[in-house]
Amino acid sequence: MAPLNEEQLVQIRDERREQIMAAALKVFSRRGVVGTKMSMIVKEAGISHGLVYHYFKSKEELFVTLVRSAIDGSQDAMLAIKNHPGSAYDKIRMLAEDMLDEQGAPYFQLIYQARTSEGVPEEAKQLIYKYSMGDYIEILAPLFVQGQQEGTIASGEPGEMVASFLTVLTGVIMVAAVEDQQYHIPDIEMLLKLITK
Amino acid sequence: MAPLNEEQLVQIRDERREQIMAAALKVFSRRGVVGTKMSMIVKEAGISHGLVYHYFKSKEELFVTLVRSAIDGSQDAMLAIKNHPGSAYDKIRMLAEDMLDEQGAPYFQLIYQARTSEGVPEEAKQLIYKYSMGDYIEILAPLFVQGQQEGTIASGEPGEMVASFLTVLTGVIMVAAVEDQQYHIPDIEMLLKLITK
Amino acid sequence: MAPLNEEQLVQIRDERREQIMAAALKVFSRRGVVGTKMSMIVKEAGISHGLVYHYFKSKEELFVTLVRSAIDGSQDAMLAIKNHPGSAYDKIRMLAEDMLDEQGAPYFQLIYQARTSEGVPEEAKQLIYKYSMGDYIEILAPLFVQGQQEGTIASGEPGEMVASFLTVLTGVIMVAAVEDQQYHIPDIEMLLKLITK
Amino acid sequence: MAPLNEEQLVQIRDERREQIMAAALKVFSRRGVVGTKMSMIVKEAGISHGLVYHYFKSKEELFVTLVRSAIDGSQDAMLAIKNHPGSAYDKIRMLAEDMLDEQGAPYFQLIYQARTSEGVPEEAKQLIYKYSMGDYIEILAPLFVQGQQEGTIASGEPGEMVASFLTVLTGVIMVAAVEDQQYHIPDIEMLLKLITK
DNA sequence: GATGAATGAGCTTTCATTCAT
DNA sequence: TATGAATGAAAGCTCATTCAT
Repeated sequence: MAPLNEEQLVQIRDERREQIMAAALKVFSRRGVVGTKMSMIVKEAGISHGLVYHYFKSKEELFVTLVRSAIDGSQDAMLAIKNHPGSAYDKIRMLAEDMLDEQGAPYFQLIYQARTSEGVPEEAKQLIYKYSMGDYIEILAPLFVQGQQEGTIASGEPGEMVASFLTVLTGVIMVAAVEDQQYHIPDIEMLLKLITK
Repeated sequence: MAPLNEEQLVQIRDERREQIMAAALKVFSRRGVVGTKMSMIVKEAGISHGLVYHYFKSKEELFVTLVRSAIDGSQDAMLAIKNHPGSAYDKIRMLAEDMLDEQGAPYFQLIYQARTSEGVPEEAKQLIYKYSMGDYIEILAPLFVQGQQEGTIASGEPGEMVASFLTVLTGVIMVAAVEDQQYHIPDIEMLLKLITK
Repeated sequence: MAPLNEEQLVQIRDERREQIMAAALKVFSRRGVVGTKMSMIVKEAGISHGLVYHYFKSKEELFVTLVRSAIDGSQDAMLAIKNHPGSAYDKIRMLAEDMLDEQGAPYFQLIYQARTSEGVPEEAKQLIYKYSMGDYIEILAPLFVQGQQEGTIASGEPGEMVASFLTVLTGVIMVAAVEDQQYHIPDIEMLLKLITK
Repeated sequence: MAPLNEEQLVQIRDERREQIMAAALKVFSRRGVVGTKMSMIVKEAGISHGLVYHYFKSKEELFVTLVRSAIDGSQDAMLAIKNHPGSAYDKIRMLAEDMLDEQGAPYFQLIYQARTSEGVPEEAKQLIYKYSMGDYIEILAPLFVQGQQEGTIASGEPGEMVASFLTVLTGVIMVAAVEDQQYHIPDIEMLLKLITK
């Protein structure tokens, strides 16, 4: 007799929104904006076409929302690293691991897709330009300096080293996204050789 | 106006074909198959829509042709490396340089796109599966073994090292393709640290 | 909470029905059938989407119900005029006033929309064809004749005059429905000049 | 052998554009923006869906283009009237005739639709607000004053009379657009009684 | 060989309608 | 009775491909 109460509705809405975003992240991160058809997201989420538009105004808005959330997520991850105990080397290693694992990878893939794709709205590009890579460098550079002082990180201009390291990590993540036996993801130890003495 | 003779026609045909392929390579390598519109290729090549279809049956065929040519090109490059004088380390370095430079990069990007993209015809996937990465490993593995014996390459299972190294190189190439200031391409010296002692 | 008794339920039902019809009339009369979205009616009525379908089978049925009610209303108005004391001219003037005022206008707009719109079900078209304009002419024609005899109405074929007059009135009502400063509704005196000596 | 030359292409493009605009005017003016489906325009013009988008970016842009052209056309018509010899009464009569005839009517219907419809972009609304009715009043008001001096036009505030007269004409045009036997378009003589002594 | 107007399959998006609560 | 999340048919729009010239 009674309709659902406010609390239940909010819960349903949140769940559904998460469900759609999770499905969309999965598809977008692999295929990019143009390569992703709404039907793929819809199928992945197990819902109808129309429902996506109940929660997101357009494919574009859905993508931008994901990018924004990816940036937020990566910033949280970085704060966690910063406050974590351990040597500079440990922290850098931890960050690299976070980037490469199943949780982190899609976000970096998404950011890469955002930079690559045609259909990406300027808004998303701006967001990425301002927040994504820049923040990483800002946090990592001091860690690199510290590592150099601690004798674990190779000498060299820290900013450049960080940028190079992130570029390699991003590249590996992108390639790793391809479900293909032939690309082999290097382990952390190997990747860390890039920046250690 | 005198009609063109046979030879001239053949020449025009070949030139046009090259022109279209060059344009298509440029676009496909950055945007992938779905991300590339025929109009982009047409604009890049400075020709009409119709003309592409005089030379290639479809967008798909054009892409497959490029993949085939990319594979041929990379095989040539590898033979050149093989026959080049110098230490194993020198050869590996040279190969890495070739992959990363303006000439080589588009081919690897294309192969990556072929693996990634949805719209890629099975034919192209087969081609790549058989020839591309496998060949590299086949040639590089002995070089890695030799390098280990010469004391320049780090110890470890050679096949795995080669695959990892190629994965990193491919990743860097893909990321480098994005026209974006923030991704910073590491120099060869840094990348070689991945596999050296 | 005590359950509502039969009488209360009936009352709620009637009120809700009226509420929906009033909202629908407001929107349909301005925007027509295709131009009206259920969400507009729902918003105007301040109820939920689902509730409309408790009272009306479809958007179509809701519209037809309104048309029927409009016709009923206009017939009542005409009987009132007929039985009203006064000269033919007075009666005609009164009718014109009734048509133009806030009460009457929506009905005429609705009838106009029914004639215009694509999405109008055949049933509504039939209703209108049979009852709406014809009735007016049937009642007004004798009044015009009487007015001509009384020397207030200009000479001319009465049927045609009535039809022309009604066309003008309908047109003015339709244009007046547009919330726009630039359309200026003429006053009754001016409009009556169309048919007076 | 040779492709079409520039001149021929321009001609084809112009013709096609006109053809689409004529078809769209016909449909839009009767049905409004929402009521008009692209398939209707396409069918009326006898072309394919895609072709419309070769010439107009969207349904919206097509509509705005028509509105703009309607405004231009009506301004031309008014200049012609202004420069025409004859009494003020003659000129007003001529303008009214122009508005009502088959040529002029669709334009006024279009402008009416633009004011009514939901889907009309702000751009079109602005255009109309600035140019359409205002211009008419600007030109007609002096004619009314002149007519009052010449003793043909009834006394009264000229601006208001003009606005009222135009409202009636627009209303008649809208109603006349309905293909319905029951609405009867009054003749010019009758309509002019609205404003004459 | 070369052009670009024209086509139409397929994708994105809207909105009347349904249904679990 | 009342709600609004969910559905899906149909509309708008894109783009690979064709074809008259």
